[in-house]
Amino acid sequence: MNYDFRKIEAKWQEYWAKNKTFKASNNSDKPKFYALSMFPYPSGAGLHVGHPLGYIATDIYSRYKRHKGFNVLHPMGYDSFGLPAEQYAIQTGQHPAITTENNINRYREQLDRLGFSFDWDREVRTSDPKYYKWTQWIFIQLFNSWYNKKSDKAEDIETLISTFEKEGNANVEAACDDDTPSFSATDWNNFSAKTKQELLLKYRLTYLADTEVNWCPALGTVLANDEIVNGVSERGGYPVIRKKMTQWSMRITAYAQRLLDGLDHIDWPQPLKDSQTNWIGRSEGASVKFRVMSEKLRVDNSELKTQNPSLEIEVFTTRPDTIFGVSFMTLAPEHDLVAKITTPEQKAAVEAYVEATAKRSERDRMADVKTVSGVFTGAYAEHPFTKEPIPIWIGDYVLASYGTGAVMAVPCGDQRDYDFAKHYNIDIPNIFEGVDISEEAFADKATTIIANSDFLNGLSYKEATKKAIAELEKIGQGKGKVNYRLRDAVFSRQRYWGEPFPVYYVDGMPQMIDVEHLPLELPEVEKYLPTETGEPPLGNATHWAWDAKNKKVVSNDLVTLSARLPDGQAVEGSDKGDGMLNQVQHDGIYPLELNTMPGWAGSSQYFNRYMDPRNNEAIFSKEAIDYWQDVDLYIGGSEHATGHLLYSRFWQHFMFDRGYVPKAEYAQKLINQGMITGESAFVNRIGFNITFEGDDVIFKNNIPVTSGFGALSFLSEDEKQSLRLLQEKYKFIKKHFLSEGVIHHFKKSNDENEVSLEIREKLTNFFTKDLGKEIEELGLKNKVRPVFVRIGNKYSFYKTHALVDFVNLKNELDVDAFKNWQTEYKDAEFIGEDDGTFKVSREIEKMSKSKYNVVNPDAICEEYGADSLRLYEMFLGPLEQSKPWNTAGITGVFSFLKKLWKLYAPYVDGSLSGVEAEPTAENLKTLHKTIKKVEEDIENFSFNTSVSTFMICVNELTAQKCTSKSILEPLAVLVSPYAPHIAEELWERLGHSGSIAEVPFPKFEGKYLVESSKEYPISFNGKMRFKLEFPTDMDSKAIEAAVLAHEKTQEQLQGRAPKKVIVVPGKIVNIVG
RNA sequence: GCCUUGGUGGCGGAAUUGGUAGACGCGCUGGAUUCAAAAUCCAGUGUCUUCGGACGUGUGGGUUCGAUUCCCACCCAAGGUACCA
Repeated sequence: MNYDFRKIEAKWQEYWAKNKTFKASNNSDKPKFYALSMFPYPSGAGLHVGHPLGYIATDIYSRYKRHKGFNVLHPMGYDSFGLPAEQYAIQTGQHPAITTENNINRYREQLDRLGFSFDWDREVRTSDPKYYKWTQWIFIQLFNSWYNKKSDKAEDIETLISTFEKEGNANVEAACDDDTPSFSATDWNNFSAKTKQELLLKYRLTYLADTEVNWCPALGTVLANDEIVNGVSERGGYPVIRKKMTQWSMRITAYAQRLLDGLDHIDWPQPLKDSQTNWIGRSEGASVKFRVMSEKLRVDNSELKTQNPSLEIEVFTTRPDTIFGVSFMTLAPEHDLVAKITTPEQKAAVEAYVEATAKRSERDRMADVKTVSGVFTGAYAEHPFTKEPIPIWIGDYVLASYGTGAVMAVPCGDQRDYDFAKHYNIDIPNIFEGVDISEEAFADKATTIIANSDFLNGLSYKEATKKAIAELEKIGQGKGKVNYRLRDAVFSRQRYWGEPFPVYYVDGMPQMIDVEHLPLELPEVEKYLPTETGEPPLGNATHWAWDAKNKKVVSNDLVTLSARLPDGQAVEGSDKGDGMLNQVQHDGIYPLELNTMPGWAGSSQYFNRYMDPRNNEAIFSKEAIDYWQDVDLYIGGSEHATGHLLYSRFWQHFMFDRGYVPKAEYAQKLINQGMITGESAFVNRIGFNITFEGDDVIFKNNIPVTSGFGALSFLSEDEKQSLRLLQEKYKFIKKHFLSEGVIHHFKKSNDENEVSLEIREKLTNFFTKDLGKEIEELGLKNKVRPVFVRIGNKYSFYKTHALVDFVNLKNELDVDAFKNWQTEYKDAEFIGEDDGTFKVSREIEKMSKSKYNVVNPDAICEEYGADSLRLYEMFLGPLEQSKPWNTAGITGVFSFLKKLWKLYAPYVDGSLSGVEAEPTAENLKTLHKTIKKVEEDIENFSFNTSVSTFMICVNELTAQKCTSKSILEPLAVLVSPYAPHIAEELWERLGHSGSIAEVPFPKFEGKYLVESSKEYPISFNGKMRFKLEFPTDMDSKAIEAAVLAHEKTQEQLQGRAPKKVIVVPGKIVNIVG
């Protein structure tokens, strides 16, 4: 009986679903294990073979843990809010909810075919109101919390209010806005309700702030940094301006230190930890203020004279110990002060430099360390201690976005400052004892002894730093500071398809909707674009106002006059036109927030929601969170390193502080699965231009290399114009593709040679067909002849993606399929190989629909089955590494499964006659070797090697003709996490009823592996030359004697006396000589 | 530039604490079976070779009886990035 994977897989998938085999219970005597894969965004393209890689790994581990006696939670869901559905909605008008639903159904179908042990009863969707109710709930908790630096945790905002009432904010140490004023208890108690709200916003963990965004007026939307190219929008090339917008922010900076410290307690990949560490970017040092020397300022700068007699430049430095080495300052060209301090003489140069800098990208400025550039502003700052003037420069090596956007330059201690000073002939004072700085800067803190520095002389880096900070504090021009690169996270998005904020505005001040009225559901809108007045898409909703009395969403028309959104906008229908709306009548009805939450909102607590996903009373019950605690194993892509994985840790810390969860870190172990890359196929064109003989063509070695269009003087203007049109039409050889072998000739010979001449002839023949015909139609057949001209002095190649499905294993293209694929290729022509085939070139790229290199798992399941696909994905290589997909290789694991099936033949077809065979010592050795290796592999997440182990095991048992049930039964369990369908089927055929899922994992017994002899490799100077077999209990001395006495040894030594003999018992013998 | 990861046959990869380099699979070659193909089975398959053997894990050094593995310097590729003061 053959291995009918289609039947078997359908049968068991149905069985698992019907019997809820993988349903996890929230109470059990078994130890718990929570295995989680990052949930996907359900895109319209469906799953490709790269997606399930991590899911398969998590599934194998989950199934293994079930065999090991754990109560396993292995859920799956969808991160279903997101931009693609919204963009599709903008294009087609279809509601994103519908698109999303369709995509989810498709994903579910695909996932079901792969035989995962998900507990589907716990599925969550971030766009489901029942789910985002709790995302809104967390937002409210954050709003109602502040960060107390004394207790080093988040606390209820009420504790802050009561402190304010008693003693004002003088003794409060909190994470808050920089511009928070100080006030007494009396002040506080006399403040208006609105002022109180404004002040509290400066402390809340989520707060409204004016944030600069990239606003594109033409598109009416905010753009991400990577949507902007050279200052204009990537789409359409419209101008982009920096615009302040009132947006919600998350005070993640309050947690900077704890997020950093927490990394020491979790088993996450080091590169990921590094990337979070760098993102948080902690540096210790001092903030120092330098006064700008006013007498050097522009005399007619009235603003400075009147308002800013003591203009200051604040810098952050990690080396306050080197303060006496400062010989200039550098401001970022974008720095606010630049325009104010620049002297008239320097104005032109500075402005030109600022303009030039604006055109460079930050990446560009950052990567280019070789060119030194900058301009002197003409202004001077005053050294805080020596009172000496310090020239102020601007330079693009200083970035405005970090620290204060200004640097105190210490050329003797910093290489960049050093290079800058050398380049512009600025003084380089040496403040290090016994160090030569004539060639380069000296940046070694460990061996630093400060000199020429007044009160710092003779001190080490540490001592001097401490002392310098103390002195700066004394004169009020600086203080010790820990600087973080991490910024508070903007939490507002001007989009439709996201969580609505549970927020309405009374007189511009945000109010939270009470939890019992959640969820606040997304309103329906006519169109998903921003409004004409530039409001987010929710501004299109007609029913988007909050009736605070009746606690429901009502029509915008009812909004009171005094109700304002925070940036002063009134909601549509409020006081437009005559302004006669009746305020009294509509009292208590307020505009709702028009922004929605960002993509990471829904994914920041989903792992906890899975613990109790149907709970409508709480985000999860206490029992559920107390039982499951945290995620034991989390598998997902490394691209989420600083997005999802940092923000979710922040929320978890917050939830921990407020006592909702028992663990501050939610995932003990995390693994980044590597990407599966695709092998793209390219058809190639070569870049020729055409011109016409009689034209001023220059020939070089018989090949035309340049073209013009001036010498066809014998033609009329009309005829010339027609030829120009033809030239344009045939520009490059657009529809003429060259096989890889043909291209290869050109690539090999960028200079002229006979090969390319021959091919050129071929090309000409192609053209004369089409082009010749057109020339004939113009009546110019006898006047001109087309000539092909190389562009520039090298051949240029153009490649176009071809759908990989059209290419066979020998890289041969199905030309007809390609022609029918897209209309533009319909009449394309192909210059093939000598044997008539047409070959494509191949390149490894990220698997993506746009690169036409995706491989669909459905097709693989259809042809080889899910078990083959699962095994093959694991067999490809180490889980964490990226590796190319090659469908051809799957036959290896497929035939393994067939061999496995055959091994069980006596049980499968019931042909076993007589008494069942006892296992032989050989059988047992093979089995236990396999148990040991597979168990170790799973524990180490080395799934690729266990597939090899299975193959070896089946090869050996087949050779041994093993039919023993006591071997085949445990083998089925071993295989079951990897290839669950076939394992279930074999288990049943072995005579068991019920699922194999919870059968105990076989126990390894070392006694079956004990050997009586060992084949020793005998090496000479480390090179293995031959092998000799000795009993395992033979001692080193005896082995040495036996080896030396052996004739092969003598042969190797050729009469030399061995200098040394190393015998490692059980391992190796090495003879030196 | 910096950070991270990686570099082993034609390809994916294996080698667990420094101990037989290339397991396992693909591909390829030859053979069996077949009218033929697919499928299946058997044998071979790192390179060079004077058929004794020699060489071989990105390059160059080093440590060691012994290095894919440890150390130093460098080259290349991929991903990330913030010249972070």
